[in-house]
Amino acid sequence: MNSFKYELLHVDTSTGARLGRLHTPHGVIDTPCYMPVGTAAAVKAMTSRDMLELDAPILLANTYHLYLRPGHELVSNAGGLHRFMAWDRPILTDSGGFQVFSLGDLRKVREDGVMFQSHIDGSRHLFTPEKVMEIEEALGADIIMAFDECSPYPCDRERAQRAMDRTHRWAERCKAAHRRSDQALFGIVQGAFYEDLRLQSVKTLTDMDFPGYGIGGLSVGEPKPIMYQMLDAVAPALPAHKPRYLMGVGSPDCLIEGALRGIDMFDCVLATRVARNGTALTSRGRIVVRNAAYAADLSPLDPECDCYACRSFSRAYIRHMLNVKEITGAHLVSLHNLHFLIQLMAELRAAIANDKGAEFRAAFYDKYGGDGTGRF
RNA sequence: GUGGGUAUAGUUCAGUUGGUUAGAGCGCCAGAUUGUGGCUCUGGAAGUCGUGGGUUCGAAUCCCACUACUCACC
Repeated sequence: MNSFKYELLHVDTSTGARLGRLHTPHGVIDTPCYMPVGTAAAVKAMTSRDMLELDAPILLANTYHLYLRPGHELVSNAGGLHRFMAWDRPILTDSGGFQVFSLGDLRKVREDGVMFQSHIDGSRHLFTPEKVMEIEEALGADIIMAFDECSPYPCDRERAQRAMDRTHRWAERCKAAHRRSDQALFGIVQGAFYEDLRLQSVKTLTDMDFPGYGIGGLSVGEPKPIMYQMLDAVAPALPAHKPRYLMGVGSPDCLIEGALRGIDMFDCVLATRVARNGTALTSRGRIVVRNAAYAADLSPLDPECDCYACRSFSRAYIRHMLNVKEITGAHLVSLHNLHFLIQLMAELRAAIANDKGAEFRAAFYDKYGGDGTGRF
């Protein structure tokens, strides 16, 4: 069976943003969408029930982390990731390419794969495209990512080309090794910050005909305009009838900028990571709830938000929770931030459907602050 | 009441044979965080060294008195 399908419903006449629908074995996802990250089979500080109430359309999990702990075989024996984490909606697993990339000195990239040492106990492991496919099949997500080599920023052309070529060879091997027809395997576009390499990557991967394409190697520390420039080059070159996934992005403004450039899927740890450290994303910009300015502020995190945290609790209460290090503090801000991004995408989809993408962007910056070039 | 001990940042404590601008943890204040090696990381403010006197070129440090706290014994 192959129940994976992407439907392109509408293209915003004002910007080129796409409205779509992604069909998976575990349900339908409206795009563009933000996918919360649950690295170790849980969105940090949240339960699957919370994520359902937030109406998260799909969750991410991570191959590298689940392979090391608790092991993909255990997850498989537990009935697969969906059952293990009690989440019936779609799941996407990242291949571990990025994690291995961020291991730094603990890894050695070779042609057959990546030799690396566990960040937990120093034990040695080899990730090959075939091994990664074995793990991702055992985990059983609806969408799985090919094993790629992410290059850093900045990156000289020769190194970028080498990583990209290897990513292509590995993509081929992932495709050949992939058996489960109920999982969609996405290829990943690389090429660092060279437009011609990016276009070459798109060509090579689309010739292999994947059901969807990740855009990797962005949001690795480069200025936003450079990332947007890459998207402007890559997105139009990708096939219209396949979903595009901008990996690791992002902040509210980046989600909008990406979607208006034709991106359909995003994932990012930012919302939950900053939440745990006391920062809320709101319609009027970021607020560091932890700051003394909110000690006696009885208003909600975001006056325009209707999430559980904003309906029920004041900034003063949430700041207090964070201050005394109650788990509830991290939970409430995470809940709000996730709701904010999920809601933002729902509103953005409505705007795209009405050809008002450009207006939506302007209205967003008007309240949130910034113009898309600075931080957040 | 008698004898001993202690007194240094908001707090718990370092502080060498007396030597230049008295330090640390926690707390406080602020910043960072983009396919999570993160309850993490970076920075900042903050002290009349209990009070008063003395010795000395120089005292948180040595001496005296006082005060507070504390322990033991009456």
